[in-house]
Amino acid sequence: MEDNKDVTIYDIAEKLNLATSTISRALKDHPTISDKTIKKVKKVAEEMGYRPNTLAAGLRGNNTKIIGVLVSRINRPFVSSLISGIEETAQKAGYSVMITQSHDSYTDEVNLAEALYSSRVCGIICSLAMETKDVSHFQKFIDKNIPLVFVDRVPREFETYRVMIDNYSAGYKATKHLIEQGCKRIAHLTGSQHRNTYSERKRGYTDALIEFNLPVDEELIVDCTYLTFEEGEKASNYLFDLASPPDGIFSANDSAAVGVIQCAKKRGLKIPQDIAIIGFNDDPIASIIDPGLSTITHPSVKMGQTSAKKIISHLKSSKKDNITEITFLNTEVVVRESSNRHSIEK
Amino acid sequence: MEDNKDVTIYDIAEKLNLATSTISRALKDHPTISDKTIKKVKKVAEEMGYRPNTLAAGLRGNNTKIIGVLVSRINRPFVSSLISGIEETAQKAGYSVMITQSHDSYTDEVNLAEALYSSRVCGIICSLAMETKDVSHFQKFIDKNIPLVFVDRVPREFETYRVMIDNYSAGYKATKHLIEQGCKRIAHLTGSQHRNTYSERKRGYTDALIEFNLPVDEELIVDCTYLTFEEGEKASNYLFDLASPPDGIFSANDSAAVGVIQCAKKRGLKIPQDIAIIGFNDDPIASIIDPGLSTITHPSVKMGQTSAKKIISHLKSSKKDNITEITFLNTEVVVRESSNRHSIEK
DNA sequence: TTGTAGGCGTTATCAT
DNA sequence: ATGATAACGCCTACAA
Repeated sequence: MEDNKDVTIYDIAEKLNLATSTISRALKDHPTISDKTIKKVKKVAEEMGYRPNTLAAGLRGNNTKIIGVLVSRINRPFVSSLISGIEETAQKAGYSVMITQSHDSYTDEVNLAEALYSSRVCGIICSLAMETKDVSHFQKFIDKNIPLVFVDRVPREFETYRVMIDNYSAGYKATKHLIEQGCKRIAHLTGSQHRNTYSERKRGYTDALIEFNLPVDEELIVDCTYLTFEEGEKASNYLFDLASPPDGIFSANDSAAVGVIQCAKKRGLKIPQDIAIIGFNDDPIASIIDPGLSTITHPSVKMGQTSAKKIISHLKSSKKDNITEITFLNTEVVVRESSNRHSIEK
Repeated sequence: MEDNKDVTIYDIAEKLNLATSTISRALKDHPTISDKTIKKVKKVAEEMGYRPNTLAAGLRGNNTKIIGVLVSRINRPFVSSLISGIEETAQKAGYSVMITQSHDSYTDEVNLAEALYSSRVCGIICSLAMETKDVSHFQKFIDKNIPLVFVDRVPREFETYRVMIDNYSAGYKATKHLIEQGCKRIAHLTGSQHRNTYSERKRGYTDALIEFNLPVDEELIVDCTYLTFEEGEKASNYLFDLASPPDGIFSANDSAAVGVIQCAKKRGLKIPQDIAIIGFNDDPIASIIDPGLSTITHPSVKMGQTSAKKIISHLKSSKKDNITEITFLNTEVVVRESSNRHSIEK
């Protein structure tokens, strides 16, 4: 099994008695090449089975058309949709996507950033690992003017693109919704506090309570670090066992909220009458579980598309300035049975 | 904002008054380089902020260490877990992963295969688009001895690696399980028939019925092409409206099975007494929905890992033969409430 | 309109 | 133990 050598522009040039530069230009419809030549070249290239070597082109032009993506884990609904959006947009614009997952480990993230840099990605999109506090490992992208987009889990301060939702107002909206349903004691399941996604949601929660003259009770705020289904169950067991249990729960994600629902059902609590619940993300489960889980939409695909567009347009523009630009995408409250006390017809 | 030029081995060589070849070797701990030099080189490289250019290395060595992945869509539980497994294994072995999605379109698949080839991936892992019947667009990988792994949705015939589950026996097991629960009229929701994943599951279903002397009734077999939640609902509405409705349903995936459950619940049917249900994949929803959905495990992460390993070990081995190797991973029946008639304590 | 030539950063080969 | 050099495939000034 011989590895048939690749056909190169040199082979085509030889066959047609032309210079490699002519071939190179003909293949990209360069205006100074005659139509006749272009046609001829393309035909022969096709016949010979020529496939451009993007590596060589990248090396030469210092421009790879590869977008690097660095996320915590791929197999989560939000993240896989995010990536899907990135890939879709990239593909349309002729870019490739290289993905890596940090598994929420800071050291992995540092190494992967290095690896992506070594691959000479033309841009990088990152959603930070849970562990990450310091983001100086991304500085070299800035220095080299490689566009960097932080998405969703973004650092507090960094001179670059950020694509996110307004977590504060989303947290506020979620809480306000529960208040409007008549809840007086609202608990909150939150995630790791140094990730500002969660601290902002919590701030929105607190401010909504204050605004509506409800007390902020620390015993109703449960820190869940990863906000898994199990953590949701555990947290709600704790909450329901309190001397004065909550009548509403705002969970900072849907997985944990589903844990809450299951727990409440096991205990025979009526949803939403005894306990109204709202989650965050609008994962597929939210509309499938019974009762349907009210939640906040998290425009994952769109965030991916937007991030990719930022990279691409940055590369196209000639400005070579450092850019700090924050894009907020809209979120909405989706009301389903888990919190809808007004139409109790169910 | 000047784009600081990259530091190259040439820069290091100059600084240390050594040859580039020495630097190159020192950086990879080549045995013929003195320890002293190695240390010195590495130290200076570090100081100067040297980052290897894998593109250049790839061009030179004709070896990119990039695994190309071509799937239908990323944002599905099975696929995202598959990719996660691939990425994890690749990363450990020092490979990168480039992902693309065909959105189940044949022409996109063809173009993406081309694009991956142009990126000179060192191997490719593909789960075919629903539409794809002819796979000759993958021939060039074989010709060039670039390892190719088809995973899950594989072609019927092709001289290459295939990683899959035994869909026939899985379909058989699922059906047998329902029979053991006492079902006499078992319906089946199946997907596109030219994808042998589905035709095999169906064959297993049919054979199980035959083996247990149950009639195979064509009106109980519903073709759902994409097997979405909505298709599941629609199909079950049809089935429940039959003069002689089924008492068991085997859906070829979980999404559609969830549609069945919701539909049955809406109609006030008792699960599993009136209608026992089993799905396929063991998606996260299966354990979350109420009643829990019985299903067949589909070892997605492991399939990804296995596929990546096939690529990597092929590249390491020196055999240059064309290889036809089919790896079957095990599946299991997971019994949950949706089909468990024996312990009705719920 | 087409050709010439040099270089992108690395590594393998063949010296020294 | 280290050096010099060519080559990987492509692109782009510059020249003709």
